[in-house]
Amino acid sequence: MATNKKDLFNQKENLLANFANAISHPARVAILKEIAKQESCICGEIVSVLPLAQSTVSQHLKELLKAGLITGSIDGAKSCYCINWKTFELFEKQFSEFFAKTNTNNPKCC
Amino acid sequence: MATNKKDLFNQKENLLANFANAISHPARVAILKEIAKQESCICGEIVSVLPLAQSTVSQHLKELLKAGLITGSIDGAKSCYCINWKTFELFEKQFSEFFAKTNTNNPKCC
DNA sequence: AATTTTTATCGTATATTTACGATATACTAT
DNA sequence: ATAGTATATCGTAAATATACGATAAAAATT
Repeated sequence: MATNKKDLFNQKENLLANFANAISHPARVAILKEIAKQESCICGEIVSVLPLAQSTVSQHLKELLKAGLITGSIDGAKSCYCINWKTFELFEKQFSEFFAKTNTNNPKCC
Repeated sequence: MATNKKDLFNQKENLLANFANAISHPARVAILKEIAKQESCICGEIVSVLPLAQSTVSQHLKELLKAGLITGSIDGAKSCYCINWKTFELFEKQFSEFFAKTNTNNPKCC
């Protein structure tokens, strides 16, 4: 009964929702923070900082990659992740563009 | 096995994740857009604009209320919803504060 | 008073997410 | 070559999210 209805919404709505979804879990916010702090980050460092199993962290990293918020590269046996600032700029732009233009601060009610 | 680990992250991370979660579905983005466009909005109007059942829209509205992104008031038999701009300002602040301060655009790798 | 309208909630089915351990694979060090 | 490290993926269990119809409750209309 719960079939996916996301296709029935327009592209802009889905784009914003997808970006938001990527940071909708504190673990992923924490991962981004850790990567941003160091400018780049080895997977193992992220795992050691988070209170989650290695496989779980790997799963979260995969989601951030899918959303384009980070990039990853193999460095020998290790994996290195960086923030993809380009995508973040797009995210922030979508976010502020969407809400700023209608913020009249003049509600009729509520 | 999948017990909730969200409490193990700090308050700021959870706050941002919760806001993001509220707009992580295109239906909720569409609802916010509709409310913002009219400055205020009767529930029935939102339902008639979205490709979802009334009960489903009501559920999404409840989530937006929970996150504090909208306010609601009863107007006779109808319900009126407005954007809670105060919360949105906080959301936007958390978002940009969090990422802007570390955006050096100078990645070591990737 | 009876009917209709409006909306929230309940019950429920299905889909997705989150989490972990186990394992596979590829690199590194001995 | 062998053993150890690092990490992605697989399988799976549990939790949460999404969607709908049915129903309840309150207001509006007839």
